[in-house]
Amino acid sequence: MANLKQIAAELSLSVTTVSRALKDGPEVLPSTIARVKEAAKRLGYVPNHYGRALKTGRTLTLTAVLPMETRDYLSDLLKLPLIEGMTLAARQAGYSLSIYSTTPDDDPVESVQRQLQARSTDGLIITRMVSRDPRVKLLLDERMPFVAFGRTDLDTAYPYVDVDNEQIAYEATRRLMDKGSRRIALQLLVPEDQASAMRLAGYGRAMAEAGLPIDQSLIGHGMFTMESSAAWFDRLLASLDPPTGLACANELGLLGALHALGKRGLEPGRDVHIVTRDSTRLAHFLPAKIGVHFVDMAAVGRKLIEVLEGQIVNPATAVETVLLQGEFDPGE
Amino acid sequence: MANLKQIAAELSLSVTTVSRALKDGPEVLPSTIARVKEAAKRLGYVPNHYGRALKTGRTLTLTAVLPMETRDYLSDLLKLPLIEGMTLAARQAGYSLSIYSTTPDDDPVESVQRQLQARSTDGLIITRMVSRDPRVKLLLDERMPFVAFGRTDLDTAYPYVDVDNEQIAYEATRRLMDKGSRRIALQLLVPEDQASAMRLAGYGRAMAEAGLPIDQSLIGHGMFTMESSAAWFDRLLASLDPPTGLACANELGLLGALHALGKRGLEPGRDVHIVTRDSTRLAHFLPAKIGVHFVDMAAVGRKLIEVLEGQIVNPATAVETVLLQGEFDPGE
DNA sequence: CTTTGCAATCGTAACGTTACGATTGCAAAG
DNA sequence: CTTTGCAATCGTAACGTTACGATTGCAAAG
Repeated sequence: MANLKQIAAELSLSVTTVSRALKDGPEVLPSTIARVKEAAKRLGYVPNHYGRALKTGRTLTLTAVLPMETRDYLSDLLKLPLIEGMTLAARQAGYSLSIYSTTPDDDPVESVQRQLQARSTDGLIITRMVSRDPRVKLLLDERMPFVAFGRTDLDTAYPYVDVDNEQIAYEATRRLMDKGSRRIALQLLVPEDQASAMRLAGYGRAMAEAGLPIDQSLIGHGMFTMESSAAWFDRLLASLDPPTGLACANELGLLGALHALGKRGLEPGRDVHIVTRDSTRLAHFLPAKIGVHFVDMAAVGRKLIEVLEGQIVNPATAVETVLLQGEFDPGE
Repeated sequence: MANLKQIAAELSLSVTTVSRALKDGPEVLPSTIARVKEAAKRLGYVPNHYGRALKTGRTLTLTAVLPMETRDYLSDLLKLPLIEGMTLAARQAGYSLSIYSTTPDDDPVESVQRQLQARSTDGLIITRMVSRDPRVKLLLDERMPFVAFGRTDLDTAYPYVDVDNEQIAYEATRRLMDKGSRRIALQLLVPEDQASAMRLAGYGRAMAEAGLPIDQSLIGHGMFTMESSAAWFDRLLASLDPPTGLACANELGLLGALHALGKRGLEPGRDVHIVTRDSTRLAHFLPAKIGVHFVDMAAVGRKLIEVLEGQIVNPATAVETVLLQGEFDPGE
């Protein structure tokens, strides 16, 4: 493994000149730059991350803090395209991406503090934003570049990428009304989660516009797994005044609901109208008439890296925020 | 951010003694160790990864080289529990996990070479093993600790974790025969992939035992997406002598096949018997009678880290290999 | 012939850590 | 009183890199 010293010795130059030549320093004679680069290539020189990071403080590493649902069989499928988008974009931008997984037992603020103390990343990606998320102030105060997947209700501006959950839930509810549904059930994920709050707001807006009352018993929280979703929807179907429409939170929630319907011999599109969010194109392949809001999570991942890189390269720049729309397919 | 120097100044000790005290060096007076640790805690000392790595060569980072299917909508779902298992186990073992994503355009050997040159990881996890996989020799020669997810046909021993694909495919085929199927279709993923070769071998063994001929037209390669799987199975169903049994490669392949069946008004468990592999418990929730081999990919991820850590801590130790079984649920 | 200015290159120190050998100070042995 | 041995602590150098200021050498200006 060649280092700067070896290249310098090879060419009878100083380490300094070699270092500068490799980054096309204007003080170095062009012919010297060429000689250095040739020797570097010949000797298989690859810069040492750790020496560089120690000296400059830049680590060329980004870290995504991601919650993993260890308690359940499978967490939200959208994390896979999200990770794909992030890792590929990070690599393309010259960074490596480290994944810091957190369990439900971990305190989110503490996880961020740990990252700040370790000082081994150039920027953080945080997810699962909650109301008045304390991580935002912490990261801004410490001047650690970051980007959030999701928004929070704070006065301070901060960089984020988000999906327009309010609009998607609004549209979903409207579509279900168009099919004739009046009693519309709504699936939500983490209740404290900002995304759930936005979904609830969009649902509420559509219901209010139509002059329909909101029945709290039709709103399901914590639909993380197929099991919980199936059990919840089964309970609703068994009630005296069952729902005729359902807006699902994601693929797993959809599968759970379909399971509950199937058990009762009911059919989506006939007995209950369904609209779902989807990030895997899975809903298209189910043998059922379902409206689908496709949300491109790989694009979200790429955007997150793009915004984060902007923050790192130019921290003084205006805070960049991106809001992504869903793409609706009525499903026949 | 406190460093060793600041702790040393605080206590009027040398940096060396502080460094040793923090790792309970036997040369340091126990009372000094206590004082140092107290000061470290009080000043919020967190060791600097980069200084440490530069000096010792140990980076406390593991890298998983994972192929991402950028061309298609969604790659294999099993990667999500795999990533969950790996990241959580790595964190528990005191390592950070970096994900190096590769696209179908990347040369797998080159990806490994890049990791070797960068010297910024303590160990590598490689996947998608191919026949006579050249990466194994490369990594052994360079003495880079690694673990493979999957086996390859080489004389040299090397550390791996694998799922017993041969046995799972064998059992799947046998189960389908038990239901009365004679013409059994088999879904495979990457043809060059060792996992596909093993599945084919298990299928072949079951067919041979039953004295049944192998019809190459019933063997489908490259069933990565629901689309390709649906199109392939639809073609088979349209043929003169359609299959009466199907062994699916994974959840997506299953969904594609169900889609093809649904379009023709056929029913799984009645017209065609299906057994699938599953790593997400998704198959259990489909409204269809399907036999399911559950493969715990989170456990695979944890095992990979465990074996890799063993290689790093003691490279001289006997090569550790693990073979995980599937867990069958006949689905009624 | 000296001075100035500049292009090109060099040397040193430092980022934070640890390996290695050296030093200190004191009790026990002679 | 000196020597030996040892526990505890220290100092220096080095990992690979880059920032910063210094030096070299030469052409142009005076």
